[in-house]
Amino acid sequence: MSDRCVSKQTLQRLPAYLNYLRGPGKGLKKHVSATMIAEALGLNDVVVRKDLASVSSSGRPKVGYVRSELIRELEKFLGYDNSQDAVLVGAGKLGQALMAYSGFPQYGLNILAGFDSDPRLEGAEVAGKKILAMDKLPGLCRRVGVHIGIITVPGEHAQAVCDQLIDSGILAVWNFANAHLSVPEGILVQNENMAVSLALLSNHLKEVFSTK
Amino acid sequence: MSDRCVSKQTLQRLPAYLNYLRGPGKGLKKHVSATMIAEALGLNDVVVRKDLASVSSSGRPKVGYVRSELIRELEKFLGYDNSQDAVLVGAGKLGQALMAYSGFPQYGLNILAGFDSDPRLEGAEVAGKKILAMDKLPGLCRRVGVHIGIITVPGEHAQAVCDQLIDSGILAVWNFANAHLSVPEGILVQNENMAVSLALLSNHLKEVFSTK
DNA sequence: TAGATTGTTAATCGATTAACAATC
DNA sequence: TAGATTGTTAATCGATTAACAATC
Repeated sequence: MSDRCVSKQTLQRLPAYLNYLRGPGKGLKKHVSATMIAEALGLNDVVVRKDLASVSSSGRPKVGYVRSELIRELEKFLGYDNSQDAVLVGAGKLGQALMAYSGFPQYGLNILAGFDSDPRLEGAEVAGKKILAMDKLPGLCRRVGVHIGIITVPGEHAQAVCDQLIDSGILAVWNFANAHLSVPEGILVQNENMAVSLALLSNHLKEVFSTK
Repeated sequence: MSDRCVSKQTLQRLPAYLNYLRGPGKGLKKHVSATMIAEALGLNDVVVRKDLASVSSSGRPKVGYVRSELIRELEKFLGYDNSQDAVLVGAGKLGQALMAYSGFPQYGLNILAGFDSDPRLEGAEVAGKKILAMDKLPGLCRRVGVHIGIITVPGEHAQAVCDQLIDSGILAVWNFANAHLSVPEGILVQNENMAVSLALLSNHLKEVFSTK
């Protein structure tokens, strides 16, 4: 494997490049240059070039990259090409919205089923996906070999759910709950933390108004 | 104002501190130390101390911080204490889930109304909030003085919606669409980008399995 | 050949960490 | 006084940027 160890910053920018490359077909030239991408996304061109170098080796001086080739390389690197199974715990409004979201398959995520402790939800279906009782969780995860768990329960239950997921063999947790999760070494917690985003928004407004 | 210019990294950690401080009431001592927080959250204690120093001046050697005081200072700094109005564009599944989410008020966000171009949604209500036609957007924003816009439309429409929001006086955009948004100087775009999160999750799993 | 573009090596910048002084 | 803790100043580390060499 040549594609190991990319910095987190780089990894966060790669999806934006892919997005741009896939983007509006107008002016679909066969080749793209790092400079073009950088300009469109408001980044430094050397950053883009360096990022792309860690993903692709198809860039050629004077020519640039072949768009379609670069797209494929990015998709492969980001794991969008082979789907990963996931389970979701907490089938409330947000959970159901995620279960129904049709965009995940194209990012290589396949939510197998939802789980909820509320017996009234048991057996219900969202977008063709079953909502199951919590006691079914370990069995399914083990059997199918699921490694991604999505947490959309209220904050106060998040840690308990997280522990159950890890007991069931989950290696990466996507946490939508507003709680800090403690996990053993080797488990990744990716926080989709609304509170952080809101803090950044609010801080921006504060700055805008304080300099006026 | 003493509380200007905190680094982005710091700003992203502050909500986690607040969360921890508010957290499970067990062992609610009156005082907390930076070391305690750092340990609980898996951070370096100097980082925590430095972050807190930029928000609070109530830390006392040997004693630490008064928990309740620190909570109030963090809430104030993060703008969670005085609510900001927001509009949401794109009242699909995700949009409705956000409109219905009851946790936002405690983070100082108040979604006034949803907007959608689909006439069938016009007039509908979600959690007591109206869904309105797009042509009502500028009027409402101007009249009430809304500065935050939330975008939950499909990626291909995101830029057009973003432009409309900015025309309506929006200064900060919370973007859930999978699209890069170009905005004029002085406007903040905060991306809640699922694609980025998924890339990080997938990369983690790749690393786990490649080192085995 | 000349120009555009890639990719690499060195310089700069900012954030984190380490060491230490101040203080209750 | 001694110990714990804050907060500051200096050292380290990593990422970004700048300069340049390689190449089609």
